[in-house]
Amino acid sequence: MSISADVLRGHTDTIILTQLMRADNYGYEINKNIQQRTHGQYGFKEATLYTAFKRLEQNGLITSYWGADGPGARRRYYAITDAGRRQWAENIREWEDTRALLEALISIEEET
Amino acid sequence: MSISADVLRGHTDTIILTQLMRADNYGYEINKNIQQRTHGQYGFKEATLYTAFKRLEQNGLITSYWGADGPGARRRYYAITDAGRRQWAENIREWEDTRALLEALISIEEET
DNA sequence: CGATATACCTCACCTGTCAAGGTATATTTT
DNA sequence: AAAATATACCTTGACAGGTGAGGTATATCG
Repeated sequence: MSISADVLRGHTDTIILTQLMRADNYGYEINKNIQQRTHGQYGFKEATLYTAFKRLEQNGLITSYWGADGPGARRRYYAITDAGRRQWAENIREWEDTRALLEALISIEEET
Repeated sequence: MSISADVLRGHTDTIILTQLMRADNYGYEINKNIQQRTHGQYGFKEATLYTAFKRLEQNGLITSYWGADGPGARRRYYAITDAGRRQWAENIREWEDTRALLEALISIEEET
């Protein structure tokens, strides 16, 4: 992964919630989707991923259940809750604000 | 400050380097500039700011010297080094990549 | 049967943020 | 002149998120 995760820190939860907005899914598959979306440029470390699931569930933003086995081991599926959807929307809004701020702060243009 | 610093974490150094690209400056003034640029929406906590200066200096990206006193206490001025300029440019490039990645990851559009 | 892919989980460590506290000087107000 | 305020810098301890390293278990493929 060429992108330093430090800069994506703080967006982990939003990225996972985004995946779950589409449909319930399990960790391994979610991470593969992310890798596909970024053409292999980014993916979560396993520890990061499962830590995030735990945090999100404790905060009531997702729920989990054991799903049907696939070709590998058992899968724990995650579903986004209403609170999760609300949090996602707020995170997106905050990201837009933050992005504008950041671009103002790392631009070398003169302020008027 | 309405913006959570967690989301800007990892950009602190770049923000400071950006300020020093214009001219040498000291901590208190740098932070005031940042607050002005963001219309009071963002500013570093002092501990964060001085921790960052220390880190940047240890990494050879800035140097420091005691400057002429102003209306208040003594001021420690910081100057960006060549290595700092190079790092700044790389951080900007990385930010552009990261931003594109992030927007792909928090968008609910279908991937093609 | 061994290798590989799938799938989940935990712990210890590191780094960056920040509340809280401290020091010192210059100006303004009372 | 004393008190309050603004300027200016610094450190420490606690906390949160990311991650390397390690572990467990199942199914498939050669």
